[in-house]
Amino acid sequence: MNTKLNNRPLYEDVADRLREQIFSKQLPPGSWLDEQNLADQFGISRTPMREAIKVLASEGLITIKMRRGAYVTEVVRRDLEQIFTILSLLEGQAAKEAATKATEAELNLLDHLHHRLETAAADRDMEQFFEINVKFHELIQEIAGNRWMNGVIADLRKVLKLHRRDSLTSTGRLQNSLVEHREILRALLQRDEMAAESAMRIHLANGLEAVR
Amino acid sequence: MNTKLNNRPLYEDVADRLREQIFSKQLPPGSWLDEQNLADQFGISRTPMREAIKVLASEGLITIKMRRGAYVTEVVRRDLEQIFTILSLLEGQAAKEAATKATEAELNLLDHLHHRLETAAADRDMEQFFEINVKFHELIQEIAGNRWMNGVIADLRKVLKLHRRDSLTSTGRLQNSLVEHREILRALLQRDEMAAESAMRIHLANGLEAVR
DNA sequence: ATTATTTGATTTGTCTACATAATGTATTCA
DNA sequence: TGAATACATTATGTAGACAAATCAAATAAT
Repeated sequence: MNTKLNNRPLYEDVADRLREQIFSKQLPPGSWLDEQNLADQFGISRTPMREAIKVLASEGLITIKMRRGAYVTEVVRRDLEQIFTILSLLEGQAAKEAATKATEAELNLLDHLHHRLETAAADRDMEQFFEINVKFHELIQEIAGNRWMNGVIADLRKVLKLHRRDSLTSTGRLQNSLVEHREILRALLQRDEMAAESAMRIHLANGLEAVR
Repeated sequence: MNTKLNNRPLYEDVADRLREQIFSKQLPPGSWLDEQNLADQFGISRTPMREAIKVLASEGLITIKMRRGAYVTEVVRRDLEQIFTILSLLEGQAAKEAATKATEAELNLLDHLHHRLETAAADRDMEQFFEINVKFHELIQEIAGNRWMNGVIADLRKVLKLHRRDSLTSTGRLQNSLVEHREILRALLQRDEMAAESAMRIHLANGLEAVR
């Protein structure tokens, strides 16, 4: 029945699948999650479904109302502004720390990633662009090495994806985004803490502008 | 059977009680959580207990290992440093925003709270001191009004409480802490954004110094 | 004597069933 | 005809049982 490759608990797989359905707008913001229905659809019982729902709730993707079930969170502009404020601070700090902590090898990796980003942009390959963009940001965070910070950022980024026009998806911003990335990379390669922090903050501030 | 006039789901109450047991070191860091045993102890079944455990896991208080159960998170110095870094940034931002957003009434409330803090300190009433201290910080966050930020801060503060000598509990720091609070309040009353942010950051940076 | 293997006990992961609360509908009475 | 109350339906919250996996101990083999 299940082709289950269990090195992970079932509810985590279910959480991933649920997340995808939410991001793909198959379950649009505001919609109600029918536990039984979803469980049947996934071929499981309500128990792991409920656990998965709780995981997404803790990430902020879902809002649970007492005795009234779970609903996909609706992200309004106010939320975007608040989340970007946090991301700007945290990712700025990550860039700042990465500037001093990065090994030469890691800087090379960043440089390489950026080149691929330029290529993807030149090719108008949006899918690639978004994917590499995420990796670039994640690598900086990894270099900074603040486990708790990275967790917070990851959660907030997921919430951003609930919004129709999330900043990363905003095509018009591609060129500007690229320029900003160049500046971030430049600062990191020069190990200029302040410039790296500043460039990252500007990058995210512009990201917010793009979505509203 | 149950004397429950519960307008809350059971697992939330259980989560609260579990949290208390963890903070009181009745369940010390690193210890294993026996689901069945705890459920019996609370007079409930394993289902809500498991849900409560998941809640605490999402807060970072508990670490779940696949097929090996749940363990109280062990907070080491590295974690403290990382968490304080985040708190410093976020609470600094909260103070900054509060400086401009606060109404006169709210500033009065802050002033009043601080006076009570001074009194508690003079009386050497530690319990009161800690309680009011928390309220002071929370009020600033409430004034800043960033829902997502407040959630992050609340979670991280909980994790800090896992550590034996958490900064707020460090008695030797009482006088210094008071001085720092005075400076934060002064900046807020003068609606000096930068000074408020700076004072809050310094306050938290010193908090970190105190615990290590 | 030390290492490998197998068996048994314990515990987690999952399922099914029941209890309870909330929502919507129908019936009755004013 | 409209409103209020009782009833039925539906979905969530909780319990308890079953299955699978891990850990520990005892036995076997080298």
